[in-house]
Amino acid sequence: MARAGTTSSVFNAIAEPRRREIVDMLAFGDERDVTQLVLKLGLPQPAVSKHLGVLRKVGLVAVHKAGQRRLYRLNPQELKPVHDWIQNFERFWTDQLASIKEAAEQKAKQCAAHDRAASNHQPHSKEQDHGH
Amino acid sequence: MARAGTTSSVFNAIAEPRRREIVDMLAFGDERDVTQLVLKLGLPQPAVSKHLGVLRKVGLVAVHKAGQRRLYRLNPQELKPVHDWIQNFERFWTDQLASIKEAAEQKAKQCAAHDRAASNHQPHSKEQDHGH
DNA sequence: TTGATATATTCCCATAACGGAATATACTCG
DNA sequence: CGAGTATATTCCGTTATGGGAATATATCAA
Repeated sequence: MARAGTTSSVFNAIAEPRRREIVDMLAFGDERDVTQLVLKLGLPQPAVSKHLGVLRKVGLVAVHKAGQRRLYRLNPQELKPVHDWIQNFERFWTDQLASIKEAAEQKAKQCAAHDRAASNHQPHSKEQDHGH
Repeated sequence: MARAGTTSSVFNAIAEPRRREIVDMLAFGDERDVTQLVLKLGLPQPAVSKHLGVLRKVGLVAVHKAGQRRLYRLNPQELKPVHDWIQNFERFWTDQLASIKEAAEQKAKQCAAHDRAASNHQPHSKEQDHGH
């Protein structure tokens, strides 16, 4: 089995930094035409059109014609699965208690490892917990 | 330029569903050895080890030896860039006003499209600028 | 119509993915 | 030591990428 295609999921689509830049540029709800994106990205126009094609296929952006321009707009709800997934880990950097607990558990493990490694040395009490 | 490597960023690393599953399995702070992950994922052991190698390279997981086992643990802080990025779009599904506004704008566009499609019926003035 | 502008599509190529299969390494036990 | 278990690494083949270059399509303008 080869690598999953960029259009196989939103996660794959946004793995590419240029495509995240495009998404960022549409984050204010503004519509932008391709030329504007080309100028901001500094990429050749065909490359930008191809990235937009990927974003279109996963539903992250929508287009509509306006004269000879194509106006792209963000479809933010398609980003929700990413949000929902990452949200499961938010506590690790949001919840003080959780992170303190994490750190404590980790320190406990490291100390255990140290003790084991240093058990042929002098078992000095290194338990100076600086707190916070 | 070819596709960016899976270890080029956390975004690329978590684009792969199996790797997200691994991350999920470590989300509770437990350490797991490779065999446990193999059993849960239903993948051959070498495949799992390779995925773990990717996660290691981007710093998403850390290992430490315990006898002949390798215990893997999550490094949640490495997920923060993803969280920070996606957070910029949270308002779209959190803020009621914003989503209502979005829906309204979209409906307006659809109506415009309808009007245009139906304009071969009655020659209506097509220059109805909705002023958005 | 002809020409110019805006965007998409196609072909090419170097790169690298992912899983399969086989093998290598590391540690434990007897 | 050798056998067995746990994990990592290497080689392979299929697949798809992303940009470059050239071209196709669509729309406007004169």
